[in-house]
Amino acid sequence: MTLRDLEYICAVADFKHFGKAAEACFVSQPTLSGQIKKLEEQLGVILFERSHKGIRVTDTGKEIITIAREATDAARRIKSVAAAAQDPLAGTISLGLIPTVAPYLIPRFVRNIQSELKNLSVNYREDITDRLIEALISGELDVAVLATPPEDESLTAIELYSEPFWLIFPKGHILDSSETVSMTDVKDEDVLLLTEGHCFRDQALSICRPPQKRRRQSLRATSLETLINLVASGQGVTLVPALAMRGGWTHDLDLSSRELSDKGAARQIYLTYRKQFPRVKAVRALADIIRKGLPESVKTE
DNA sequence: AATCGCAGGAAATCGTATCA
DNA sequence: TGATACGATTTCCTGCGATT
Repeated sequence: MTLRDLEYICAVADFKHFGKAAEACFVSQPTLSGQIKKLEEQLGVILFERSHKGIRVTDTGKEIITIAREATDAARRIKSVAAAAQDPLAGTISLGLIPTVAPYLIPRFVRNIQSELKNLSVNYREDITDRLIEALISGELDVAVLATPPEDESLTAIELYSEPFWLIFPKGHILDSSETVSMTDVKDEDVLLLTEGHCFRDQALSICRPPQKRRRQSLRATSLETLINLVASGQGVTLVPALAMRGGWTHDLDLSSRELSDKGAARQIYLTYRKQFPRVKAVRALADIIRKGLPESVKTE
């Protein structure tokens, strides 16, 4: 049994047609047919039921093909790792980002990656912190932009930037008359927050006073955009990290904003990766490119 | 260098469906 | 019912790499 045999059976399972599977594997149909027959004899099981109506994968075949796909995927990853070892700045990197960072940060560096790291291709995934950390540990992801420092001992991180929190409130609100605003100035308004699971919710809660924490348990927003629109419709006030701030909001939706003066009203953003990840050079290059695209409203030191 | 094993291709063959 | 088309299998041969 060879890796090539496994590719053949995966192709037949995909195409349900020996001729098309052979074409996809760049061999003649008799070659593919012969190799599959030999594999079936070696294993002592029938993988495919051939009939005039077409090809059907047997139950045992389905189990074996599932494992074959894992094996061929693993082989591809091995090749990718080997290629990356020869040139750390080439190949593919899987990058995860949390939802309160992804839409605001990606547009700031994606073009620079294309122009400065021409041989590096980046796969993006947006998800909440816990799932990104799981994916990092399992090897599903190579690096992740997170707003919490690495706790798992297998992970390490590069500090990217720190971003202050801004308070968003309706234009004409009493806070509009103040140059500086702190959470103690938020008296009776509901502080609208993201649903549980979003780290920004916990970070925002950490600077809220107890009465503010108790309100609005029924609201379940999963994006900053939703919170902003709720503020615009008079449902309360909300907090937004600096990178997510953009001029259009305040103008188009009749909102005002102030950077919070509270101590601790900011968060550190990290580029987190596995300690054993062999392509640290690529991670550092990625961190440099991300920092280059940042606005002055966030701090890189 | 000789030998062996194996993958792969070409051609022949087989089985079945379709159609006149 | 025979001709034809299509897809899979079998047989035979070649080339290549590993081993001795």
